Amino acid sequence: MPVRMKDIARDLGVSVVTVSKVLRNHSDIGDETRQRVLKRVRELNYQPNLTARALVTGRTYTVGLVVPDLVHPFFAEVAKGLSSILRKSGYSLIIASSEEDPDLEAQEISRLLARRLDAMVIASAQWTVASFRLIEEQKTPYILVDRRFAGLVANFVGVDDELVGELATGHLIAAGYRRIAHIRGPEVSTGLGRLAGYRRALARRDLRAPVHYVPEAVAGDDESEARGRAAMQRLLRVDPPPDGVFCYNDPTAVGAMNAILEAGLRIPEDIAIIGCGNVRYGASLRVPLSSIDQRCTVMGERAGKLALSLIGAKGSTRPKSIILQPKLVARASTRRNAAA
Amino acid sequence: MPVRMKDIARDLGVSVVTVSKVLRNHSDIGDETRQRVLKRVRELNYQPNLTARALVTGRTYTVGLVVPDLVHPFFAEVAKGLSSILRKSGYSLIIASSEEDPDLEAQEISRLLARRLDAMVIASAQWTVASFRLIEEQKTPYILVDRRFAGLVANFVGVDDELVGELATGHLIAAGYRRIAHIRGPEVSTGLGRLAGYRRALARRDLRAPVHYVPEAVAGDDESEARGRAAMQRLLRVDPPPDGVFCYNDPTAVGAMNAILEAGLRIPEDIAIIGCGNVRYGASLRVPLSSIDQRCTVMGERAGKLALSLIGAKGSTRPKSIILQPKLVARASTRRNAAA
DNA sequence: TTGAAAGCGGTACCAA
DNA sequence: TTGGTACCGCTTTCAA
Repeated sequence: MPVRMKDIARDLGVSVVTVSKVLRNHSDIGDETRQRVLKRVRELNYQPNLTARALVTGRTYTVGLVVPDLVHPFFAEVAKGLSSILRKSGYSLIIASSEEDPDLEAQEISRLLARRLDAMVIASAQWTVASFRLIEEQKTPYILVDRRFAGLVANFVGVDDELVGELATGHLIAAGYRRIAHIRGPEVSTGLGRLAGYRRALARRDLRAPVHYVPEAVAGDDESEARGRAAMQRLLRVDPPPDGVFCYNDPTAVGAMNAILEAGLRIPEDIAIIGCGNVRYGASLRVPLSSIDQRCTVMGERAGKLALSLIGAKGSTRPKSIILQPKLVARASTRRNAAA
Repeated sequence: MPVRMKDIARDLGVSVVTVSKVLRNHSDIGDETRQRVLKRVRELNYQPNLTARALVTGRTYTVGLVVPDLVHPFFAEVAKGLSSILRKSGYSLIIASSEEDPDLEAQEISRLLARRLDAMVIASAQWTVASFRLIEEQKTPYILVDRRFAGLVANFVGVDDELVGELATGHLIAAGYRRIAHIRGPEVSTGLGRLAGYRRALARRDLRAPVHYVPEAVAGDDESEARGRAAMQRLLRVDPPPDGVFCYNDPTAVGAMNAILEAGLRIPEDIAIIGCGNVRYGASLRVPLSSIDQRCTVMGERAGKLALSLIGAKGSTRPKSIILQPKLVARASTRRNAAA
């Protein structure tokens, strides 16, 4: 039903090839012909069928993004940054959410593969690299964001998670807190890196964390607030309880914060809280939340630029790592007033 | 470079047609042949090229979603609901963000049109219906979500915005507030509807709002918090200032809340605040925020189901409106303790 | 049960 | 400068 090149060609008495060339600004078309074609194109609101074009050129002008949770502000910001870059080059973004489920993610990846995307950007919730081998087989360029894999040499855009952990923990120490706990994330690069940074910061100041000081809050999904709350409740029962807590991410920190306030304790006088991600409403929370900014929008933008360059590159290029520097954002939740 | 049917056919000494039929579970293929084909398909990790398939079937198995702002939790939730429904039927979701810019939106819509999507879901930031006429021309089924247009008969999924305004305002009145202001949104169906509901609720109780009680905060984007704050600052200078404020949406309410607290006033003792949207962290804000739940995830799900049914339908069907019932969620920001 | 031929809407190449 | 022809990877139709 939509208009085709053939229709325009017939109307004008020229060939389909001529129309095609005009639309792609080929130089070797007479000016008069060109004008006639353009006029008719406008009259009919003609839109070239990108599906057909993709079939012959092998380029779909589409990039895929796979995230664990679309509503998590962190991934939403990444998506925004990515899409803003891609749009400028005529690319569209196809988004799949894995809901933090590795199997679902694998399934979505193979569905996207069938669409012959020009590139894929993945914040993975998986534990194995099988999906990535599949992508490599198809020669689709892909970029990991946020989370990376030990055994996988791949393009990557993210922060230095160990530094994240160090910054957060170091900040608590500098603010005078000593019994510092860490509500840790899942055993992926982000969770492990932040945990390592936490340990390193403590070690550097000769502080130790009792084993109960590192409860786990499984990551990033809808329920991370609930999990943060539960983890904090466990911490409050430890003797002595911590006086400062570094949380894996902001949603977890929000949950932990609520648990503390519900227990009748004060933030930051009794317990300080710092999160990670610096999400949009962090400054408006019950106690404005200190956090480590991961520059998520920039992360998306850099991933977008990298994707475009990979698509443009002829052969396979050496995988590139872009590591952004995290930044401390101190707010009231760690601001102990002269106490300590 | 990826495996094609032709490769499998050649390897097995059968025709491409046979392979194609096996993959689509056609009944008229011998069992032995079928098994051989499936085996080879597995061995090679064959993925049918959906681009090619789309060209001949006219079905892309892709739905487009256009939103003003991906990071706005409201639209993120809609996207999530939509994608969860589509995934189950093998559809993918292509997302475009208009950044609240009508021109950008029009441009994105026409780009999506070129991709021959099976359906589109749009939360529009436009003022005119030109884009929708274009979509209709191409016979692509489309659904408006959240915002609708006066002069446009189209499929729609959203809430009853007038009821939203009435619920919010009525709740403030019932809680004992009398000088009720409304920080209004843009002049689109949502903003106008909520404003009308606000007026109607006041009228019903014989209350009137001075003209200065209805400042505008332009909607939904990154800056709505800043705009909410600015609008609230204006309200604080009115004499007498309002004692209750119904805000167009939650981000605006967060801004207003911050302005009130910064001015040294208390919520809800001096001024009550109610928003709309019931976003994820509303309960964890400086003062837990009362809001009107718009059931955004459900909105996305219903839009998804409607999209699938439109795609399945043969001819054009009569446009359908799905109106969800908004629900009051009362929290501390409107809970005046025995006062009034 | 199987497959040859045509064609979906474009683009690439080369000859006119 | 213009256009004929082949073909991208798959499905559809119809004959064998």
